[in-house]
Amino acid sequence: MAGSVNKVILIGNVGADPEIRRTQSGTPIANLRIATSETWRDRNSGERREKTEWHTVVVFNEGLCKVVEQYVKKGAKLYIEGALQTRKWQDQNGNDRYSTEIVLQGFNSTLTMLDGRGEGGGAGRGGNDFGGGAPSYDDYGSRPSSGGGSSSGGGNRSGGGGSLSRDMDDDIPF
Amino acid sequence: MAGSVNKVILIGNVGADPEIRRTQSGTPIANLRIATSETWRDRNSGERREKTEWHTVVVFNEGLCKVVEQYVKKGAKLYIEGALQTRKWQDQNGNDRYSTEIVLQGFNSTLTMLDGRGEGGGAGRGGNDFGGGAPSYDDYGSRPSSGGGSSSGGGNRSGGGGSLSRDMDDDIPF
Amino acid sequence: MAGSVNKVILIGNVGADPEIRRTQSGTPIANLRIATSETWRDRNSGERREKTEWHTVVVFNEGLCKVVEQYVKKGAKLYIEGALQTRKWQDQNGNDRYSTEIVLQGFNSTLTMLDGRGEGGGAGRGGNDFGGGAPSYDDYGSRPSSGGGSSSGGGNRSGGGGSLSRDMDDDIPF
Amino acid sequence: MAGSVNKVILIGNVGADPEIRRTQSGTPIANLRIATSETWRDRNSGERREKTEWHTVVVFNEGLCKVVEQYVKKGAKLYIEGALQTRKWQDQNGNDRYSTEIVLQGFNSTLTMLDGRGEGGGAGRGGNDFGGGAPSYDDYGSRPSSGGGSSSGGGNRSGGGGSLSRDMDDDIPF
DNA sequence: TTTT
DNA sequence: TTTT
Repeated sequence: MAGSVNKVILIGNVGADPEIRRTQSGTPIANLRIATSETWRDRNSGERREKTEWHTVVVFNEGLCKVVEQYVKKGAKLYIEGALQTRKWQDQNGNDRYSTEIVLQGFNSTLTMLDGRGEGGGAGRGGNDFGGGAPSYDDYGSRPSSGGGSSSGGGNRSGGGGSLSRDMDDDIPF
Repeated sequence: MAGSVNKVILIGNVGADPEIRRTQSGTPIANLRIATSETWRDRNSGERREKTEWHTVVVFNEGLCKVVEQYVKKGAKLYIEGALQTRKWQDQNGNDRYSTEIVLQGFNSTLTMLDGRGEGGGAGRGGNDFGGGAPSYDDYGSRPSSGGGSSSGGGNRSGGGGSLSRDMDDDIPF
Repeated sequence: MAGSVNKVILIGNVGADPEIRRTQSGTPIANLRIATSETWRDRNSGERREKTEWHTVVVFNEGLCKVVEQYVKKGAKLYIEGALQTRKWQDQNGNDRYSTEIVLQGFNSTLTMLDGRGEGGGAGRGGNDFGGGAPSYDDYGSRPSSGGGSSSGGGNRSGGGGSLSRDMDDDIPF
Repeated sequence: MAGSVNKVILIGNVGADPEIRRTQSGTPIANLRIATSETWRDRNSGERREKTEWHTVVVFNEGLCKVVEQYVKKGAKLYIEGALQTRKWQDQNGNDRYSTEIVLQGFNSTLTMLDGRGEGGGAGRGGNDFGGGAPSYDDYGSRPSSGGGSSSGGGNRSGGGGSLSRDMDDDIPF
């Protein structure tokens, strides 16, 4: 169907260290459980209430998997952007079952760590090549900035090393 | 958990006329099935492929339910903004089962029809009080615009008829 | 226009302590400057690059203003959900000028602090009634949870204290 | 800054036929003006009000530019996902001026037509290779579906033609 | 003017 | 300058 959007945005905390599986061909797939929660004050009692929602996130993208493998630990706060997918499977009695997951794959998937180094630190967080900050990985290798100036590298990530330059000179805004 | 976001954005088509149930107290609840779909060209074969995803949307909000009841028919294209919720239930064998739905309730929920009148028309689409256009309903009665000028009515929907005026005069941007 | 969406989602850091103005009627309006930034590795040189974008956020909603006033300080990391608005004004020479801002007002506006108490602490961060966590405020007073169980309070915030109960019993999913 | 998000989502109508410029190297850049609008009922007068917001969208991505060039005409309804960018420039008096635009470039940019062929039709809309539907283009050539089954093609768009298969067998959800 |  |  043309004109379709399927997008999930989550900010929440990872409930357990991620599981990384590998396909027969060696491609990694990461599974995360993420909790979001909302609090509100009960209109009648005035009490503070909280409701936690658990989400299953499946990371197919290899680059994102590496980030998950290296940096994401139980308790980490993440920004996730993916798509909903409901998978059909059979339980041991042969009954159809369905599971809905947030899939990070291909374009428009993002995973960003929101709590820079810290909150427990420990192994697996340090010694990265991200320069010490909280890693943020997007789906396509290097991420060129906008066309301010005459930066090379453009949106055409699928091609080789195309050049994109934006001529500011002839920009007459509005 | 403070600092949590749980948001789903869908644009898709309604698979069947909505079901409207009512709670014992008479509150309506609408159920929708919405299809999103992505198409791509297979890298190897070059064939065009399509994958459709079906989503269950539950509308708790009364105002949105009315819109659904009156205007949303099979085939309608909708913009939906809601939250993910996984519900636990027991099947007839007493086994735990889980269903994940997109819930439209309270703040930050939206349902907008993207195909103005048309595509089949028929009863139930005309004769509305929306002035003939595709209805868009947001969660909170009237929806005041921004404070440009000295419009009354503001964001303080919870209160009565508070006044919000934005003094443009002292706005020195940047 | 029916079927319209205008939404901005930002996660970034506050560049300076917020400014709070008040309208003649006393309604507070908060101004924030928020930085987002993206980093990438230059395709040619391999160098790490960074580009920072500054955003002006205007908070009309009273509840959100209070949160800003009490908790948001320079350096805070925020999640913001609002709408784009371009304002026309005249400079001292009488020339038309335009400024684009992210407006938080009414429904579908959110501001959430992503760095719970801490990271410097200091006055203005402690002593809140949020129970020690990072405050998150949404546009409409109390925020009822979903209809799990028979919680009272529903999406009908515009009305009084309507009741919303979801009967789980008759939920046959899928 | 690690942990940053800059995202704009618009659904609106194109105000005029797009302008396509080309850089010296021939790369196309498309400019669009998109209108979003919100309607509400005035709390005091009860009158129906409408406020239209105009957005400038700049499409750097080559693939998206082609879609714009071929299919987007005045009046078209679009879904746009991009990032905010404020550009500094000098007016004829040498004064600094700023313009904020929604930039579609690189990852996480999307442009989807929401009104399938039609509404005027004519040249430029028909005869496409999209199979007759409203074209939707995402930033990176072919767009592989999720790993249901053993579909080839995966998220690893940065590599060559890697294979991604998801073994359903060992998927024990929840 | 933030953050890494 | 769109759309309803």
